[in-house]
Amino acid sequence: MSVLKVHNSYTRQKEVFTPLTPGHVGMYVCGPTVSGESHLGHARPFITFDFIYRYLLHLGYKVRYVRNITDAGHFEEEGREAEDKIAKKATLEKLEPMELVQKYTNLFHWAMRQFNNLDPSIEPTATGHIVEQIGMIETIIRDGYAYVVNGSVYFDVKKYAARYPYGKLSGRILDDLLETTRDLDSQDEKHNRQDFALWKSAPPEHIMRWQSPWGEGFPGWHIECSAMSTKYLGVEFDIHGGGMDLMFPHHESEIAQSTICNKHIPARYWLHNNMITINGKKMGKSYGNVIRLTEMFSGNHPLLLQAYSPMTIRFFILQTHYRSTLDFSNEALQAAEKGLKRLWEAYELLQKLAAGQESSSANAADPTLDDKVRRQLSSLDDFMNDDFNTAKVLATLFDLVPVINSLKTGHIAPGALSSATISLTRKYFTDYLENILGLKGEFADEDHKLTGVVDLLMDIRRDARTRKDYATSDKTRNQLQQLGIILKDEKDG
RNA sequence: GGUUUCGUGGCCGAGUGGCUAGGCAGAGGUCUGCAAAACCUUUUACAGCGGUUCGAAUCCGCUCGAAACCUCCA
Repeated sequence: MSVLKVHNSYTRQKEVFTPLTPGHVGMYVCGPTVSGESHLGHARPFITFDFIYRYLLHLGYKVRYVRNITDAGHFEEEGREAEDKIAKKATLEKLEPMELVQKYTNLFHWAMRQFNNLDPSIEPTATGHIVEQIGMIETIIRDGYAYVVNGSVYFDVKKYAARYPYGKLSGRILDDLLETTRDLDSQDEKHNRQDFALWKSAPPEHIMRWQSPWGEGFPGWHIECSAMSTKYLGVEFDIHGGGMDLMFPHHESEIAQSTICNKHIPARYWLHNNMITINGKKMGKSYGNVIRLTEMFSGNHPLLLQAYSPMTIRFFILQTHYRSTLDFSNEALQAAEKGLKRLWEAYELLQKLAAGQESSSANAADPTLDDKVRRQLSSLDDFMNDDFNTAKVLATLFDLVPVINSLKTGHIAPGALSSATISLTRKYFTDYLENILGLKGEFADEDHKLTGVVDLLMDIRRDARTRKDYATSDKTRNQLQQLGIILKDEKDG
């Protein structure tokens, strides 16, 4: 069997994955900023690192998966801005940032459950780790790589770059950055434009603030991830993940901070998922083209022709490699919906074959086919090992759909495949569809409730058909169809 | 302007030197009272121009086009 290889953004190469501690994997993924509602673009990293997490578990690793909640920073409620901050209002009238944080954290967790994402092992919050962040900043100042100005602390990128390879992850060259920065902003407290904030002094209207050695303020945008990853995964860990848009400056800054504090680049493998685009443009607040997840699920958005279920979206994302951009369109989502349905129905059929319908024979009557199926099944591991090529995995599973369906219809004779191969197919489908790709059937609960009623109507229709009363049978079928229940006549009823 | 990446058929998307990717849509057929589903068969590709090679969608160069990052951003 092949070994797992991952594309490491840091080296820009596909590398064999070797964990620092045999049998264990430490993985840190940048989580959401809970100052607003998650949109379709946010779904990508969390689904991507969910199947990566699931696959590592499948390989038998003990994984500590840390995904933070960014709940500190610049918070304001949409449409409710400046006047609120100059606070003369009563406490209950005022914007309470923690209330917003709670609301959007809850929504985020709800969305993650809809997508069937596994919970991370630890989900630390930035506000819960102010002490650790201050500690790191103090270390950086002591080592001379940060300076204090008016209660704010900035990281000295130029000094850092003199000794360490700044810009390696994002392919940036500091000199170029410096040169494009000739326009000296006189009000800027930074010595150089590239310097980034470790701690920001809070102006009076800023509603989130903590005490620090440099006065009241709040942490910079990059230090939280360094502090929390160090605390829970150590000075060096295996995988750091996130969206490609975070490479610079966020991850580059993390590397700089951790290198000073821990004398180590924090992670060995840097994995980045690509963006979801809409009409070729990245989905983002500043582009005004976001479709929120709640809107995706309800279909309530001008750009949406219909609602798309969480599993359709998950499948849509899985159909492309995580490092490629993925363009949203109704057509593509609809195709994903139908494709998933076809795949899932074949999977359910396969489960039913488990109930003993297949005439199991120890030897395959069609060794060529039997062999082909086995080869395809084992190739699934190779594709997943090749930098998590879920697109290939799904294509291979689709190749097996006609085989499964033909076992049912008899196009492939019973016994063509050995019982061992059928069992193996079942095992691989369960492993891959449910455990690794994290897909699930969507209507199980409703089905349960409706089963009795539907059975009754099917009985009536069957009687009508026996009498050749097709008017009644068609009417029954059509009305059921209007309710979204599709009947399929098969030879046996 | 700099950095990085990409340009595949009607749509979405794998594939990195020789072997039908796959899904959706379209066409024909089998089955069925009809329909649907399923199964079988099948049409439309590798931005352009050069180069390397026995052979290139795949490597190299140029041209054109697109995106992400360089400011908070998954």
